[in-house]
Amino acid sequence: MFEDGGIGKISPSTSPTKQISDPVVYKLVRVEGDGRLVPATDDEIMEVVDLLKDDTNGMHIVAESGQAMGISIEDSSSGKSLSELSGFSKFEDVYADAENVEAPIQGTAAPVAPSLGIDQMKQSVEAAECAKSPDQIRESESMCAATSSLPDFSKVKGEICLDNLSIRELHETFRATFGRVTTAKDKTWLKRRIAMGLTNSCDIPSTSFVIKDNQILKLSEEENSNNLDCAVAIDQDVVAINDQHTDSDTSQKKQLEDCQIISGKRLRNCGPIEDSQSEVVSQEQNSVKRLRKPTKRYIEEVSEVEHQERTGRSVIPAKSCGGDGPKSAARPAKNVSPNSRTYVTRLDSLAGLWVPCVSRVRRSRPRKDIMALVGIEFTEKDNQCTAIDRVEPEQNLEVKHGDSSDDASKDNIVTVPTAKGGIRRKHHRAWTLAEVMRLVEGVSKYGAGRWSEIKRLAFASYSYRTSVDLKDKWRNLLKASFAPAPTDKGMNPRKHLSAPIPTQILLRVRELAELHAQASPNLSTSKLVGCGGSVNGTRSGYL
DNA sequence: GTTAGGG
DNA sequence: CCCTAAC
Repeated sequence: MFEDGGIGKISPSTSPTKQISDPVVYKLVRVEGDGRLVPATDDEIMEVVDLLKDDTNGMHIVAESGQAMGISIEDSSSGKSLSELSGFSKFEDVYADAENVEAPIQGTAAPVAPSLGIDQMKQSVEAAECAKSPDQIRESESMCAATSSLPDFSKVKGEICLDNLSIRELHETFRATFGRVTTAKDKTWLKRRIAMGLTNSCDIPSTSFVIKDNQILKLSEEENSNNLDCAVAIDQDVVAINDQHTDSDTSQKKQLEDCQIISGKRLRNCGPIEDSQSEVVSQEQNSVKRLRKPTKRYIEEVSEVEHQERTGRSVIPAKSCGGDGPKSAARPAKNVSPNSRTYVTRLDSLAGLWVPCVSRVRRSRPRKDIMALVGIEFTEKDNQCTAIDRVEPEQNLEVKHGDSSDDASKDNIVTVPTAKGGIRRKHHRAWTLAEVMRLVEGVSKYGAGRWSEIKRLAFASYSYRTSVDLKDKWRNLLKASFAPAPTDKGMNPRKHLSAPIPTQILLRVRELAELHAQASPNLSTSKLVGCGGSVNGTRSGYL
């Protein structure tokens, strides 16, 4: 995956535990807790590759892990300078965030990486520069200037009004504050970060302020959130950022102007001035307070989409499934609900088919749960229900209600009294002739007993028919096929609800049964014959 | 997870 | 169609 990801692999000759002590340059390194630089593991590389591939995606991964920070160092073979490598500045800032944002939270100002680690990093960077052209070295020098020369600490002395500073001055101040350079161009962001660093606090007012003796002095007095949790304010920022991301139609130039004009405001996202920049800003938020997880409703919507895709997939392959695919695809909804039964169906937008809703829920439920649901008292012997068991049916029912909105429970779910006096639910869906024919086809093709295969290959579009259903139906078909031919006379009219299975199909079933009996004579046929009562079939295979 | 068989 | 044992 990372081979075509644009960044190279780590040198194969390096072992993961080996320190950087030779001219070999690790293209991806990780800063250990004690500041050592170790080559990145494959997993970390993968992670970073994702980040580099898609700038808008994956920053939160780093934000959440908060440990493995990638530092990319291009070698001379690609001819790229460090700053050209997309994402480098981003990583630098991510690293800085981990270093500086965590400090106030943990109540310590000590940087994560001690000087030893910085020295080693510098060493490795210098090693990388050995092979670089002079102008590239200059670039690199600016990148690691924080470790090579002292910043101008006068920038952070006395009273500072960050509003009046230019970007360059802000960079200087930033460097004096954090001991490193930044490539961020967002003045508001710089200002806020510097203020956070100087005051060792994340409670930075949204209006103009000056910093004196590491304290914030407000200029305009609308600051009323002093006592508020800073997470609240940041949360608002996140919302603002998200909003602006959605309608970032305006040109970035204009937004840059806006950003500079409204210098006192915490309008922090200045549009895609530089993708990495705005990402850094939101990353900063993430490091303080993570973005809210998707709401339940959102999750439901997502799963709805997933389900539609799944349904589409389960229907479409049926068309390419042998010769009987199109038949099923063209099957109208009426065939699904014969005998004037009403089933809840829904139009699948992908395939244009009516798909029964019942397929979306788990078919069988433990009877215990149902009894718990209905409120039946258990005898002490039967009551194995734990608290969890009691909760579960409610969830199931909830799902079902959501799916089959209206009259779902009327017909396709009937309640059957059980022997214990309880009530259990029972699905019923009459087998259509088409399904029966399909089943017979499947048995003839794949053999009786290979129900899962038949289900998979011939009943892929009938999600409500399980392999057990197929098996049961086949059993009934066998019974019917070896039973005497039905006579309409003595029939109870109530039984006429389901259309009789054509004799031709029953004959076919019998053929197949005998065929199968030949193949494995010790199986069902013998039993079936035994219990079949008056068997008038030819039992040639058995004899 | 699948199948067979009783209910 | 449900349930469960057996595999």
